[in-house]
Amino acid sequence: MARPRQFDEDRALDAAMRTFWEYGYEATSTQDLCTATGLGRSSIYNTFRSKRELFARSLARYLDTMAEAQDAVLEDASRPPAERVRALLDKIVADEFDHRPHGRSLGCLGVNSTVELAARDPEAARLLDRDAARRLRTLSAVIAAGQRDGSIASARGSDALARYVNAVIGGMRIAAQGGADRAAVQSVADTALGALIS
Amino acid sequence: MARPRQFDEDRALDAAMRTFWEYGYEATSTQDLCTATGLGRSSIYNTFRSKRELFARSLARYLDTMAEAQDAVLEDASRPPAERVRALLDKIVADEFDHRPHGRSLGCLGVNSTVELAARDPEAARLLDRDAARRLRTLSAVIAAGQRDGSIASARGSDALARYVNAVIGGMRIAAQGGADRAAVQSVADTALGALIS
DNA sequence: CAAGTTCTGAACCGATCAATACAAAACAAC
DNA sequence: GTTGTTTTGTATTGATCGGTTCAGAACTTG
Repeated sequence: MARPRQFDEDRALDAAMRTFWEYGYEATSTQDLCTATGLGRSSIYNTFRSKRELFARSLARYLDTMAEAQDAVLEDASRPPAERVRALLDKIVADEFDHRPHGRSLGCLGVNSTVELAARDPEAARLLDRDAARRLRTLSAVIAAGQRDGSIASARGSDALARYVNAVIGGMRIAAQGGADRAAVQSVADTALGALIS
Repeated sequence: MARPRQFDEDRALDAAMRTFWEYGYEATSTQDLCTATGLGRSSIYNTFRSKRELFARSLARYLDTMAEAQDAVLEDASRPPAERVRALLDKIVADEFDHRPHGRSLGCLGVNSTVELAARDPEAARLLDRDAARRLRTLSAVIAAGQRDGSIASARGSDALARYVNAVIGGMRIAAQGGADRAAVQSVADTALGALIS
């Protein structure tokens, strides 16, 4: 029995997330968040309590969305496991080179936040740890399946290979953010996959 | 015919560099820089003109120092080329896990700055581009030598393999910053090297 | 319509931001 | 020692930081 919100909380969260993604945590001011969301300061602080909590929710939302998309690719039963890993790497390339708001890759909010905050913000570190574990779990399972059906030839442990693929993905994102062109990043993906399948 | 500096400019620059390395550009205040260098504000602004220029010089110094160290490893004529690449990757692991000032890896100031600034600071982007080109040049030459002497078996182009190794290095640093343990990061290095030599 | 609750906008908080002004101190050259 | 220049510490600039306060508008409920 009170006045209802005039805005959609999820839409606001999404706008905030994109702002943190583009500028990072420190370089995003509360005024930037007001402008991006279209909300007043009161509405933001009333809803999200602080810049830090708004960031934590933005990051959690991003990681969840991305992990779901990754899982969808990796669990596509219509393809052999090795092809799913290839599709994942190709998706990273597409992510980095499509939809560039200002002609430059924004990279990955997970990677960006690892660099900016993991060492000094325990909650961010916790979210990132959980996300890494989740993605490694899916990746490892798919790679193990690929080793069983022969589409992945490497004899290394599937956990180690999963960490390897995950690290290469991070490296591809850094390369793209550093200005590497699409062919260069794609060739990193191709080379990395070669280590798995042959 | 005037009063000489009471401080060593290089030592001050080094202290500033370490501060930017640990906290990033945005999260480092000019007061932090005064404390770290032991200088007053006047001395800093008199010597380095602005926070931005001090950062640019810090980054340039870091990149130069690191690239020299990398070149030293890669151009060690006493080892076959493939072993030099292995030594480089092992050095990255050692860098990330030795000398951790607060129990966490600081990562690499080059990678950190790519994430934080490459998209929005043209001078930082220029320094990072030049550094990447330099490191890729050395890496590619060593890989090509390894392909000639047979220590590197991959038939891919040496430039593509150099970009690959460079991306893996970036991924290893992100993984370490994200909390991966030493064995995990070392296994990424081993797996990556496997793609080259076999 | 009246009562009760929540939301919203604007003004405002002390703190801190990067950067500057300025005068006194410190030194080199003569 | 005097002159001329630079450095240095302190005080201070206006702007912006993240966050709060508060009054009144807005809306649900009865």
